[in-house]
Amino acid sequence: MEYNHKDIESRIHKFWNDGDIYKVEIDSSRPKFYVLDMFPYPSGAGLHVGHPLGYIASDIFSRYKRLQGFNVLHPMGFDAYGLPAEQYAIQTGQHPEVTTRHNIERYCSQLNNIGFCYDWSRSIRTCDPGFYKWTQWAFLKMFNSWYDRSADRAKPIGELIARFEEKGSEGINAACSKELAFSAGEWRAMSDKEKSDTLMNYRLAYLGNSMVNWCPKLGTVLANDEVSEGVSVRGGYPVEQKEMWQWCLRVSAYAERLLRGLDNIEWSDSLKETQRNWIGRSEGAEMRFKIDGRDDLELEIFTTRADTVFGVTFMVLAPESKYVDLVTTPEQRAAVDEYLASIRHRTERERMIDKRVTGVFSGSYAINPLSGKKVPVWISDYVLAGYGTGAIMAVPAHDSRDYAFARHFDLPVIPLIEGADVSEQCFEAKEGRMINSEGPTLNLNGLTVKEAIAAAKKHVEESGIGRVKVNYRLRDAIFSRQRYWGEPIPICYVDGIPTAYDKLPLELPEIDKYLPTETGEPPLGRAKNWTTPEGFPLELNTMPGFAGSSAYYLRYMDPHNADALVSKEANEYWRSVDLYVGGSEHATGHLIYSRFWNKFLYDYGVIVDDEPFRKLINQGMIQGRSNFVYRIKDTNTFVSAPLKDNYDTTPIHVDINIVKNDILDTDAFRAWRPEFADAEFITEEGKGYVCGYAVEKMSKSMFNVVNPDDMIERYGADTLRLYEMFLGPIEQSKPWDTNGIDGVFRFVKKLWSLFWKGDTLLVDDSEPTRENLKSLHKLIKKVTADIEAFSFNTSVAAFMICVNELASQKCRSRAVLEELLVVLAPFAPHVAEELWHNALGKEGTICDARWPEFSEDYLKEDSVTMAVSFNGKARFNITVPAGTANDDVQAAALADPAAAKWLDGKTVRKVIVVPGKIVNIVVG
RNA sequence: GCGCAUGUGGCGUAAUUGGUAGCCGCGUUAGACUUAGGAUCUAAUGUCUCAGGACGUGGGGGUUCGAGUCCCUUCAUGCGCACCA
Repeated sequence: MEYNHKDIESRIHKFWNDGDIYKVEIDSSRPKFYVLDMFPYPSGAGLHVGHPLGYIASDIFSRYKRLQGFNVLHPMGFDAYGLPAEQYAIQTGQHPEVTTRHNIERYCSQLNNIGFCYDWSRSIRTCDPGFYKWTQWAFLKMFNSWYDRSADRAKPIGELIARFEEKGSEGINAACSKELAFSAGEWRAMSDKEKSDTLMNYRLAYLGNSMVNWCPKLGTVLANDEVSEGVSVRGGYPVEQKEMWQWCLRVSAYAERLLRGLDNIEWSDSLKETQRNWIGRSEGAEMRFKIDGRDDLELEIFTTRADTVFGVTFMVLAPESKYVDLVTTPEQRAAVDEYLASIRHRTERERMIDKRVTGVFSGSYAINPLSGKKVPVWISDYVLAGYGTGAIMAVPAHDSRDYAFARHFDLPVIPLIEGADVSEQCFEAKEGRMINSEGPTLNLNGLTVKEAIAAAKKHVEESGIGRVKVNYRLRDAIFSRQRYWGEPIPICYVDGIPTAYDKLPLELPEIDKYLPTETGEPPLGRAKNWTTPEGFPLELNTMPGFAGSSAYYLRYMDPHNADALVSKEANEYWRSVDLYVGGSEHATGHLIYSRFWNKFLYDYGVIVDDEPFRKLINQGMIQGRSNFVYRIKDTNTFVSAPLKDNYDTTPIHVDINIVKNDILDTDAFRAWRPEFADAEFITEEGKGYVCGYAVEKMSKSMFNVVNPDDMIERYGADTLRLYEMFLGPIEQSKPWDTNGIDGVFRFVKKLWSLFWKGDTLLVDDSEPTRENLKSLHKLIKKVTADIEAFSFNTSVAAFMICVNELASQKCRSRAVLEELLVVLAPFAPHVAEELWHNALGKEGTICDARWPEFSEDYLKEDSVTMAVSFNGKARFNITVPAGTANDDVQAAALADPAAAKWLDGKTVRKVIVVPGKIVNIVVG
């Protein structure tokens, strides 16, 4: 029998399917293991060879765990809502559901070709009403919740209402948009609308009026993680800041828990660091500064450097700050208005790029609460409205931005740290001793910066001029999108009051066109009868992309449950994801939202683990490797890469399918496109045309896309799987290069020929030799350790070595080959399964075999070879029987003839023997 | 600017975690075979070399009998955050 991957793979796929080999059920007699891939958005382009990298790794791990006796949950589904299908619908009128279904079918077939062990019966799609019912359900649960900071958990909004009824806002420590204070009487006197507005201030899913990222080109708002450098991540369209009423999730309430949770999960340091940055915790103090001559008005500011308060020489307000109007004096009104107008037309992007110092004096003065000094209040856009209180105390001596502002407007600079020279630049280091820091109630002089920060914070709190405060950069997530292809938000408006609509699922209605209405309402405004049965209008916005992906891992545990997101039983068995594999581009999006969503459900006891993903592996991106030809300008003559610098050339992308090892198939090139039909080539004497190459994103336009289907057609799925792993460490990004795949293909064929020579079966029941067992157990040891460490590239190398050794040993032993196949099965499941049946005559599937234990006995050496060095230089080897005592090793080394040369005329000072490793002889 | 990674042959990478740097594969070179292939096999392949060796893990310094690995410093690349007070 020849190795014929096509026959084998189609037969094995049928065998797996017919036998429901990968169906998983709760089985309390076995330990569980949950391996999850980040589910894909099914794009129209299909999978390229880079996409399955992480899937292959997780599949290997799943199969390995199963062989070890774990009950492994390894599902796959589709993140089906998204912009591309909707953009396509706008252009063609094709319903996004149709596009999405087609794309999913294509994805499924491509994934199945690779031979993953998914339990497809548990598959989910975020656009199925049976799935998004639970997305909507969670949203309503958030709508009906507030965050009690004292208990540090979410609680039903009903409890908050009951407390308002009883005592008003007194004693409530809640996460909220703004601090409110009212009595029980005031609460009771409120109208329904006023009560609704008040509660919005506390709900975890709330309608808020805030500055949002508005993308006019996409016609929707975007979350912070969907915007990068002032343009949309999808499409790269400009994004503006705009104040709009939007549904938001109070993610900020969970900032501290999201931060702390990172300490208990196995994620890479860089990813944790990215999340820590994104959450952006800073400890400081909020302080109030009185405005001179205005008893009714205080500025509240946030600072992390309370110790520098004696160096405040001015105050600055963000242009959007609510204080601006209040502090502007009549004399300054015109100047302030002019300034506000001048910055209003500047976009966020322009403000980021152009860091000109601008600002205007408000006319008012604030009084430093510690020194009593009067300082001017300015307005400038270098202060952000969205962070802290939108107002700062400026300490130019020790903050570079304040320093630049002070120099530009010629404001005083007071150094506060001994020896700091602030004549040319500010002094930002947090070291040294304080000077100039004495006021009527507090003296910081002589303290170190660290001591001063602590002392100042303590004083601020005790004297009542402010309080210690922790601020986070993490913003609440904007949760509405003015788009069609997303989950409807289950809210209706009863007399204008947003009210939960709890007949779920609230299904996405049909509309005639996937565009905003003529009156500028979102596409759902086109839906007929988009009201509750009672006639109340339903919300027109839909949910963002991250909604459906925030709890999908829970649904796989119990995907067909109509009564709950996940049953108690299923959740208590599967708990949370033990291994999650996916790209690091989700660090500040999906991976934050999921953790938030999970913690919220945890607060209500819906689930039992407070972190969704115990261990996370970020697979690297596989880039394309593009090839270029070099056309001499204004000709149809192409010059080989080594010679191109002698000519004035233009590089042109060339289809990598007509290039092999960077050598161009010139005939194929002429046939590729009509304009190249009469192309001429200049090459080095006697050599082919050499193409240049570059590592770029894999994309059609660069002609560098490699389709896994083509690879499987030519080499088989096992070779593709092995090769993707062989490419390098899983976390690293690397270019795809089809050239190397032949080596792996050769290995698979070599493996096959261990079992078959033509139609002759080579396997027999002979006793394994010691050599056979040593080769095998070396492999088992290596691969077991590698899989645990997620180091698959070195495993593939180990397979190659083992198969080479067994081949040269002419190993025929069934016992050895059987274990070899089991170890190989996670990597190359088709060929392993095939040989398991047809060469070894085994019943059932290799997936149910037992992972072999390795035995150190077989790995022991009879003798040990050690390197001997003199003063760490120049070496020779000595070989001694295993287990030789150190003194005997020394003696053997010193008696070796090669040692004589080095010892001649010198004395031995020291001999170092490390058992089994090396000997160094120090001579002098 | 702050933070996190990563620097090893022509290329992808490996190194039992401080013990003979370059495993495995690609590519290249030479040879064998031939049903002339995108096939298979064998051998060589870090650099220099006066053929004894010398030099080699981005650069410089240090610890050590011994450093790719640990420490200091510096350079380069990638990623994240960034007028966050």
